[in-house]
Amino acid sequence: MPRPSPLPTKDRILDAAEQLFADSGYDGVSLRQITSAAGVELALANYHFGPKSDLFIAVVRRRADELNHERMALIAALPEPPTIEGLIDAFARPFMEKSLRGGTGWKSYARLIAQIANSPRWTQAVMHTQFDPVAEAFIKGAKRALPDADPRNLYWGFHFMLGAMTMTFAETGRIDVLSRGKCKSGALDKIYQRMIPFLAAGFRRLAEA
Amino acid sequence: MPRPSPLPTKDRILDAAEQLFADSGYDGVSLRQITSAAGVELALANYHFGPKSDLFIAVVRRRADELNHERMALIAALPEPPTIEGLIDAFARPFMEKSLRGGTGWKSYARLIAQIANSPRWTQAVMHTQFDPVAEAFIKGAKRALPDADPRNLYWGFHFMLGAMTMTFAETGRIDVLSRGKCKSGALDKIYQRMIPFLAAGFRRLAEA
DNA sequence: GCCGGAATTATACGAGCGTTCAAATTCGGG
DNA sequence: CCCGAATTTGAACGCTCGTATAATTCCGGC
Repeated sequence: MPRPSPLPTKDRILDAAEQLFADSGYDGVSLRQITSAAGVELALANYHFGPKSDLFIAVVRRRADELNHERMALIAALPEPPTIEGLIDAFARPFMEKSLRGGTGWKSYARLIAQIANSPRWTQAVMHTQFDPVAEAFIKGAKRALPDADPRNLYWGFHFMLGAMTMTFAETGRIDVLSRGKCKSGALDKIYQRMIPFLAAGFRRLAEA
Repeated sequence: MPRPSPLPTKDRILDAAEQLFADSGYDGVSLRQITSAAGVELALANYHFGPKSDLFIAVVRRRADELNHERMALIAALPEPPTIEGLIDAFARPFMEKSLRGGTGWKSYARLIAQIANSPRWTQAVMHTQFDPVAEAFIKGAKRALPDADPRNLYWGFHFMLGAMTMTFAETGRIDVLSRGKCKSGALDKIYQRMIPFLAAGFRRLAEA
């Protein structure tokens, strides 16, 4: 039998699980589908990751660590005080770059995050434990960028930004159909140029109130 | 045996399905859970709605019809030309009012829509068929409110708005924890006052570019 | 070159799944 | 009052699920 696996078993399972979870959701995918797509035996999923829920969390954690590190570095490198545009860019750019140039794995990851962020079921176990530290760094930066704003408005601004970003990176294709092809979900760099000013203007408006 | 059912069987199934689908997603809920929560026999789900996927679509359609009707009426009642604030308000207010005063069913519906809108799986079968007509009415209004804007930017603005709105109405509670209680997801009317200016400022900024 | 732990294979278990259907029941109109 | 249609019941079908486990293979260190 040939050896078609350049990657270790754990990574092949994670890759297959990532894509399938992103396409069909946690309950819409079976361990048999995952291990079959990864080209390994069913029992190996349990052996390497334990129960299904732990595999799901492992899928999220893998790229979250990398993403958080880059976001933190960019936020830390901002001038003092930062502009709100620069802060939003520091938060959003790593995801945009990886989605555009990081391969299909990051595309799947973006769709996965969009589902998780909008589902109360995973908010606690995944969003809070994986992404809250960076979120707090963003809020601290926003307080320096817009020192006159009511801090509560910065939390809400962050929330609106997260909703717009997750849906954008998920690339559901809805706008493509709605605009009859005039807008393309996959042109993330073009969309990005519009998203940053859109969100920055929103933050500035909240800071006035 | 007492008769604890003031509602017809179909409505009891739809209500139970709505809440369970919203909490756990399409594949995370079984017809047995749904009929059990509704207090009816398993086979009645198939009898009244056909296969599970049709029941899911029926759940979405029920409130979508009511929502679309109200949104269309508010958009049609706007002055000519409308302001972008008024247009966003016409689009968002019906959902906000119903979520705030329409009972737990509308809260479940909001969480359900957030999942659907962010999942490519349902974008075609549900979002396009149920919500595209209102979306097109919004775009047409936006062209009159911001006649100098590149139409493509209005599509993207609509997309960013949808992301922020769906996540807000889903009330995942993430911001509550992140802000250590300073922000409350359930205070939709307070959030609404911030969301409309935030989004309107974003649209205006896109219209300048 | 063999020994021991890690990794992989093959198989099985009990439970729950969506769907179907015949029989029983309910109920409104002639 | 009763008949036929609509609704409800209860049971069963074939299938897939997550998990567990014993047996087997792989592989680096002595």
